[in-house]
Amino acid sequence: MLPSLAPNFPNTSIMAKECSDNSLNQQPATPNSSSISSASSEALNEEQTDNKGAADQDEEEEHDQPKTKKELKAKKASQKRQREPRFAFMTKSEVDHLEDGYRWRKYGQKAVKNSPFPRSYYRCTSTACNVKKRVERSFNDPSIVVTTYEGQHTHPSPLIPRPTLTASASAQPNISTTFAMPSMPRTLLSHHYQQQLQPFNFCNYVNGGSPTANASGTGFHHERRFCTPATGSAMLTDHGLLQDIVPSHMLKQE
DNA sequence: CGACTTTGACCGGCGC
DNA sequence: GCGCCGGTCAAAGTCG
Repeated sequence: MLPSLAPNFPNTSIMAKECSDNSLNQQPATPNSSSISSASSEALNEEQTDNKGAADQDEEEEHDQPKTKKELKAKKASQKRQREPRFAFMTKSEVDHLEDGYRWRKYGQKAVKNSPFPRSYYRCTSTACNVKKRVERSFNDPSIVVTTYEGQHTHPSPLIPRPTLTASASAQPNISTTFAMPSMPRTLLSHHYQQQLQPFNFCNYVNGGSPTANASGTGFHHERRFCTPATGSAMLTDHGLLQDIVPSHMLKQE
């Protein structure tokens, strides 16, 4: 299951938005219901989606096996409907796809409604690892890249921390390394990454400065700018993927 | 030639 | 039922 994030990031109550697709598939998308989900919701989510998916499939499979490619695809899709919890992070960066130690293959790109910036879909290239991530730019602050991870890596990072990350963080003035690999147990992170990575919580926003380690040595130094976890959910409005993690005032500047 | 990206098509969920 | 939208697929193209 998911690594417990809280112990890894002791300085924030919730380190990343974990969003269940239940909010997409089973619950009315009221702003309040999109609230902060907790780790405990994961089991529930899976159970619910399992049951739903199983019921659907049983009904279909009892009649006949899928024959065409399309049918197969549909069946596969329905099986895949259950999804991992997601974690979103914000990175102030000029480049969309940031090096995080894993190899990703882009499998899609879509225009996002109400946003001039497209959303890119990536999948971990490692076989048997179905971690996905979505990358999009914040509508209101194009310098901010919102990265949403879904799933958990079943393998250690294939890449050693490369100078590119260091370089991108230090040599490129417009990058503040605030991204993180939430599904990666911190034990798998190199010290370098632990220093550099910084998870974004929709209630925590890194104020564009250069990454600095805090006194406790966790490497996480951020400002709480938007809200507290307790009030954050109420502030969220429906903005698609961004609603999961981006404070409403960033999405809608009026 | 393999790995990766691009991009149009397709599908399912959801609101009206 | 219909249309919109998010997510995914897969063929074609690109790159090293």
